[in-house]
Amino acid sequence: MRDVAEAAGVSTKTVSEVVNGIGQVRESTRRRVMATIEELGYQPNPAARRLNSESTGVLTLALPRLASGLHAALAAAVIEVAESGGRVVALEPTGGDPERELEILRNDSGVADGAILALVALGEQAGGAVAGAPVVLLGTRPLRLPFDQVVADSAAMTESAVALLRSHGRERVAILGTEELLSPHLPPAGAAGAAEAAKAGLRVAANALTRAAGYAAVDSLAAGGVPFDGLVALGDALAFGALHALRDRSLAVPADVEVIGIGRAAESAYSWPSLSTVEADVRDMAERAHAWLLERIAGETGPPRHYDVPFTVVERESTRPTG
Amino acid sequence: MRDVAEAAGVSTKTVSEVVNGIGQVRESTRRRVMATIEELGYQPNPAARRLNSESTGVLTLALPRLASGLHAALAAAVIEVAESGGRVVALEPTGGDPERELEILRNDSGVADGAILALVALGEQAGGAVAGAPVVLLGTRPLRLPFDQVVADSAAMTESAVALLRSHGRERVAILGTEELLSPHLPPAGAAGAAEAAKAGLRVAANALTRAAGYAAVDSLAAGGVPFDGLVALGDALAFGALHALRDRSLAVPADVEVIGIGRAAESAYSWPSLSTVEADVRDMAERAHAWLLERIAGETGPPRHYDVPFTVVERESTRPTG
DNA sequence: TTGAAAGCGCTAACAA
DNA sequence: TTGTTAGCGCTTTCAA
Repeated sequence: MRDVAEAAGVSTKTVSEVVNGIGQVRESTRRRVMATIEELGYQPNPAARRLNSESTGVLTLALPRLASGLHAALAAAVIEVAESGGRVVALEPTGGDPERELEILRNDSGVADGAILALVALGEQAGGAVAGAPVVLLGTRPLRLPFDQVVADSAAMTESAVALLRSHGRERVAILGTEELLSPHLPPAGAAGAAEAAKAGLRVAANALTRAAGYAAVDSLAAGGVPFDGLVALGDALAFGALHALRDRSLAVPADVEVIGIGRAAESAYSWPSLSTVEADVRDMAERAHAWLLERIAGETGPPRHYDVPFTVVERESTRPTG
Repeated sequence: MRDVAEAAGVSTKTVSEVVNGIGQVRESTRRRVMATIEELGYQPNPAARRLNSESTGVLTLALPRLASGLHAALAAAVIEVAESGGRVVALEPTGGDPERELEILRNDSGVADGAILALVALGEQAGGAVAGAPVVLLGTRPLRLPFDQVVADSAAMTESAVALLRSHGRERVAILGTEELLSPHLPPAGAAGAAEAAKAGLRVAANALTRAAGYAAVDSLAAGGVPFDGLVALGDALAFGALHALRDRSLAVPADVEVIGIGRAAESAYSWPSLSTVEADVRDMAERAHAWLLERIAGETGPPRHYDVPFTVVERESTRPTG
């Protein structure tokens, strides 16, 4: 920058102002400086720039893993949004490890101005942890935590899915998820009544959010003799595993069992049969989370906010009423 | 840091040395400083640290998109490797846009010390561009470009796939890919002979690396009346589209047509039928690319290097010989 | 083995 | 409208 200033015959301050497009610089001066910058191929040093501002220009995006259509889409959206704001996104696959999630929360590395964090392992017990930098949470259900939260409400999405299957005349709709995801759908402890008990039998817990777990869970459900004619899978991976299991058990989709996933379109359109889904608006999530994070970084101190992401039901072959 | 120095009764230099584990510091002093650091919860400011070193600690990883199992896996691997080296990875989905690829090559943003770049749109014409920072290329075939290249050789992988199908007695193996990917498999222009001509009919060009394009290409191949009993799809997305198309055309897999993809395991195991694949060692790619990039950043100036990534053939249902 | 002090490249008061 | 100058938090000579 000094070189530029000297070559253009101005002070570094003027160069700085031109580069940042601030201050009152005479047009002729600006042009001269611009030309010199061009000529010398000058590029501002981001580190130096940040030394003053106390900020690094880096946002952390922490997700359990990238090998999930939903998360990949989310990551792409966040990156795009952040980039248009001139910020760099450091992706951090946590693998669903609570330790890693805590590290992000505390901003152990210290390299980020703030983080967008999809909490999976950590629940409300994370409340004890003190965030080392502003944090916005991404989740599938609201948590009682002192952070802004952008929620693609799994319970509400599941309800829509169930409602769709019911409208197709399916009475015995099983719900497949992990324990955690399932909890909002379980009848309250001690609830009486045969209907409730029967429903409970249709809640299938997979031990992970993977295709293999989805396969295993549905396989044993089918083996168990509890009849079902509808299946809602909380996650694409589970849904694909489920489709596979149903096929191996010679249960036709959608004739015998209609299947719908809570997840992501792109993944689903080319399975066989193509999978109906309930999809959250990923772009909207990214924008909201990003906007809130920037506000917090800028010093906003209001109470934790909460945003429900809109979603859509997309019908494909797996729920197309036969006939 | 000044605070720590004062509190510990030493100079900032000593603190700096302790933090970085360099220099000759007496054990007792080191301990005292460590304790003070702990006590004050001091964290070094990365921006300031970089001011001296002229480096930003950021590596760019540019991939066409994240919504591909292979690329997601690659990204995860690179991030992990880079992180263990204390560096942050800025992910840059280029969407296969040549403009974006050029920007990365030139390091327009100036925020990265170097880039790992999966070139898709830009070919050898990129040779004219001057890299703004060290670059390592990731690709499916070697390019005549003055950059280090880590290549998961699509041609070699395809040959292995074809060999497998042949060993199952399949004589008419179609190859599905984009024009670009297909080019190494086309008979040389003007080659004579009926055999060659027939082979040419079994090269199917999809107009994009998507499931939809794979579907369309295989659909019209099947419609075209050219018989085939084996199919190699250059990419998971194409393979899934192909499976779908074959099903719709009532061609049984693997009985009528054996199918194998060049791609990524995780995606493939739960399709139906599960897809056999030829898989490059993603972790190996990441490590090699990262290592070379760091060497270049450190000033290594040798001639462009070239590394062939090892790969494995994984058999699943789609190529299991019937019987 | 340690300290003092000079920058790294930039921004921002304060002056002119 | 522009220049001077003092830092931002750290690393690193040069001395002690």
